[in-house]
Amino acid sequence: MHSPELLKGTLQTIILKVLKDHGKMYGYEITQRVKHLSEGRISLTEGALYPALHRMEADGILTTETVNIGKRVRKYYALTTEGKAMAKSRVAEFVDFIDTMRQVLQLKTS
Amino acid sequence: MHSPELLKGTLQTIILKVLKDHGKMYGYEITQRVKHLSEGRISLTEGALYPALHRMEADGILTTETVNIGKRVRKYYALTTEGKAMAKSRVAEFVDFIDTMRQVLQLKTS
DNA sequence: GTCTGATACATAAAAATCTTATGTATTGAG
DNA sequence: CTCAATACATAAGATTTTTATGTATCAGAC
Repeated sequence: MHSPELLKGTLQTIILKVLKDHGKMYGYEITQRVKHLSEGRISLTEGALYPALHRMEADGILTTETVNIGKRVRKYYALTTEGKAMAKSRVAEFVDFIDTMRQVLQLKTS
Repeated sequence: MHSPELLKGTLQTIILKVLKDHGKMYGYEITQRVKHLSEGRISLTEGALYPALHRMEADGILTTETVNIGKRVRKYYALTTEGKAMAKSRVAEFVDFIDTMRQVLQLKTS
């Protein structure tokens, strides 16, 4: 991503939406999914991702399930009912945000 | 604005674009212009705006001109050559960002 | 067999930016 | 004359992100 500062504030929205669409996922998987969806343009850093996931869990948006794969540990995250509702509203907010910014920056409606 | 955290990282882009389109402007005028363009959805706060303008001036993106209107002081900001180029590239970056986010969030191409 | 890159988690210090609060002062409307 | 709007500014605190570091497993190349 050329301008990482634009990404600020979108991390939660991305996590919510990806989890909503793909169900139960673990942290590393989320980074790969986002990298794939963005065709390499967005690389979530671990230092931002894990604290965000922990915060969301503490806020009741996510639940976790730890699974042992061989000797390796994976922590799966899934949305709670509240989290699913939040995914919906956050995405809607983002769409509104884009529309507003399009007006302010006078971009083509394309 | 419903979700102020989405605005993070877009302040400079907004300032650059508004100044590019409207030429010389003063701080308060920028807040009013943005409020108008966004139909009331974006209210730049002074605590964010003025430090941002000062930073941009220090970075050589803007030049200032202080004008006395009666007993009141107005500080006009204008883009330097560098600033104009930056306005262009930042807006382009934002358009890219929107496209990428649309893919990640799987939004309609509308 | 061992080295490297990918997988997989985590935290902490530092940087950056924004919100909220506060301060000063002018001007116009009622 | 008082209040809302105009006009600037800074500082403390909150929040989030980057950067750096740490631990450990696993697969494939050599």
